[in-house]
Amino acid sequence: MSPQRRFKDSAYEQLARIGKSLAAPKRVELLDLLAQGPRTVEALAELSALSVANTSQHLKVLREASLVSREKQGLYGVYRLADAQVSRFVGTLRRLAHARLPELAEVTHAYFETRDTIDPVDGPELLRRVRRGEVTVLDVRPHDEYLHEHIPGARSIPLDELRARLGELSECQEIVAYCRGPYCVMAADAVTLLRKRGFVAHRIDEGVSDWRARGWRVTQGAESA
Amino acid sequence: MSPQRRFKDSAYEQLARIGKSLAAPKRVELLDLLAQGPRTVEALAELSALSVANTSQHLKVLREASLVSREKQGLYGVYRLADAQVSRFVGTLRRLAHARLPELAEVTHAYFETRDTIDPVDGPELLRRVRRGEVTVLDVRPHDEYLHEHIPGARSIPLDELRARLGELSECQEIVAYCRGPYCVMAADAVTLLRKRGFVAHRIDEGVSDWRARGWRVTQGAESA
DNA sequence: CAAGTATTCAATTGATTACTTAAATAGTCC
DNA sequence: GGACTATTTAAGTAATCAATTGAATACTTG
Repeated sequence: MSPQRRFKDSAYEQLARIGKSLAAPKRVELLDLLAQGPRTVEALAELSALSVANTSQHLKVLREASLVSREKQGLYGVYRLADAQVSRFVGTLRRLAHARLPELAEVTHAYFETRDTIDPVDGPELLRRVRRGEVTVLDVRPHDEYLHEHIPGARSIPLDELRARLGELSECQEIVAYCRGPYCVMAADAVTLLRKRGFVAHRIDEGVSDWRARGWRVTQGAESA
Repeated sequence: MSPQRRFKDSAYEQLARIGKSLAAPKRVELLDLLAQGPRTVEALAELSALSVANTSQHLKVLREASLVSREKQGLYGVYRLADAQVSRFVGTLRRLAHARLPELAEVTHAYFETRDTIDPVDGPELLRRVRRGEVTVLDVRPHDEYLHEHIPGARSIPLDELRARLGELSECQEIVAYCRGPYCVMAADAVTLLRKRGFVAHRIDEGVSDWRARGWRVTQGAESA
């Protein structure tokens, strides 16, 4: 075998390491979850409906492909995406899949069809409308994910607190809800609830990492008044 | 199992179809080759050092993931990338792998180390220098790949004709050679040969699809004088 | 140091995968 | 129609993979 061939084989073998990481549906889901912020193994197992041991194994694969990193914090191992480039890459994968695989469009359409339609997001325009007081942007993810990173000016009301905290929302303002991304159903559930209670509510189907990937600013930590 | 869970599972299963396509090194190589232009199965088998039957099977996988399309031309089946988005995606994969996997950088460095260093490309600047007559951009790929798509103003001299056609090149001009991409060695071989003959020669390690992905213009067909 | 907890590891299972060889299709050209 | 060609399919094999189970590791807290 020629040295050239050997070189090519080893180069493409490296590329395929990343490919292999994305070859298992659950691993892609784990990457999507980690795009919301750092998580322990147990939390990831819970969120992805995997056993803890199995989650640990998938994370090992991702770690060996350098897509995630682990930080030992005492008893816990906290995993996070190795790099913002990784979440951008997963976004690229998702857009390619949506463009090329009609089945994916069908699946998402079938699930959300009866509930709402989503409009393409224009970030700067949305922020202007927030500043003018026309719109409330609502982050319905768990609060810690909001703290990790959120759309500027968004309010945090986790989905499971929404019913109890409806009073905090003004009925005069349109509400735009978002959650983890297009395969997360929390924002859609929120919109359903809000509409039932008389609000004008819409959904953004993109998550914070998509927002960031579009080059729009995100806020970390709490909202400074 | 909840309908939510079922939805997520089927959505991520679709994403993983693309992932699985990239899980075999040879399939990534095939995509890279197809980024140079349409190819028959036999040609791809030759270029990727696979058996014809095996190549056909890999192509079937890629076709089922909608990454490539096939057009039957009489006796031949001609494969091509389904979409420019696909080659952009492979480029993204490559950049991610280079950023995250030190092994890949090592492998490429080890192979090219003794031969040349590559400078980052500034397309517009390169084209200006071509227009001023300071530089010749040399496309050393097979002529049909040049015809499919090439860097504007580039001259086509396939690597295996280069030795015989050195007379066509002016010794007063710097030569910048390119080929299929960073894992293709033709440009490096060309530079080695040219330097031995007294030329000032450099290499671009990106291919035409990377050039296009950067938003720079490419030329299809022959160069119009 | 003992009990408890979060995570990883090891061994096993059944399923999938890449590749080979050989046969089957489907088209071309005399 | 028969020989030839390019490609696909089928069958078989060895290797790899995802998931399960149960044990092992490593850290914390009393």
